[in-house]
Amino acid sequence: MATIAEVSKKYDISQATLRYYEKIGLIPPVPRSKSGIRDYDEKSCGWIELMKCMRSAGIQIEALIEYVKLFQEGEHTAKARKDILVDQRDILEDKIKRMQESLDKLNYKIDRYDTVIIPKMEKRR
Amino acid sequence: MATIAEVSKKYDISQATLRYYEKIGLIPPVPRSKSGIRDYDEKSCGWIELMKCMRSAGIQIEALIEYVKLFQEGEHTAKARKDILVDQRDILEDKIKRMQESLDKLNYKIDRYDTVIIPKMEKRR
DNA sequence: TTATCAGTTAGAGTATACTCTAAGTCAAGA
DNA sequence: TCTTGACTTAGAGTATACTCTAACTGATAA
Repeated sequence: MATIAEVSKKYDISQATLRYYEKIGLIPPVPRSKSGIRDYDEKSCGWIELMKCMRSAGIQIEALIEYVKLFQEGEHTAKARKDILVDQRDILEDKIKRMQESLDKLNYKIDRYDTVIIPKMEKRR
Repeated sequence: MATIAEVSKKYDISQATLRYYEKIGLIPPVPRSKSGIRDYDEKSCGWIELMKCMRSAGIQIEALIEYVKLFQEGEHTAKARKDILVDQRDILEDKIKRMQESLDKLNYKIDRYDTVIIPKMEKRR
């Protein structure tokens, strides 16, 4: 049981973003005190942790919202939920592959600056 | 020497995006025919290829524009250019690491659907 | 010569994902 | 009681990266 301030600090996500995530359904509704103030429990924190991880990997909010929606509809949506995860896994694998290619290209270019371009420039002085 | 239509097709980048990239300086100015029509040469195509790769890895346009700007200022900017590449390489490495973590988490969850959640649900029928 | 078609521009519009603002509520300490 | 400070909401604003629109030009085929 934690306040929005505590959760915001713990996960380094702004309070505005935490409210936004709840509003759009990226996480299920957070329990509230009698006066309407958010009181995050274990489950809510688990969702936040998951979404922080997924979002930091660039997984689209849209797909994650669908996942949460299905989750709240109950057990019988398990297969559909798994399908979403598989789709996103494939997309992510692809992205990582492309990024690895760019990383290789960057490293190649950096090496050329070190071994060719900068030495040549220095010699000319 | 190629038209914008050919280059657009070759790299699967819309003509609008090619013009946009040139306008904001993500690629150096493309040679023009006497009537002002773009006539892409080897160099221009090389820049497009590079930027397609960098952008598909999510490298910020801002940093790439700075790189192109320095490149056009001449040889003496080599060190500054290399610094940009190194910064972006470090950012990219970090991103790949985070994405790999998310990928692992996704695969773990998918496995749980296959081995626990879905079988449990099927048994209950 | 006229229409068609690919090209040109500036600038407005869109999608995604926040981020901020204004106006208000509620509980606790001075 | 008053004020302070953390919380609430709806809705407007922002950043990034395109994407589209309108209006125009210039070369070529009928």
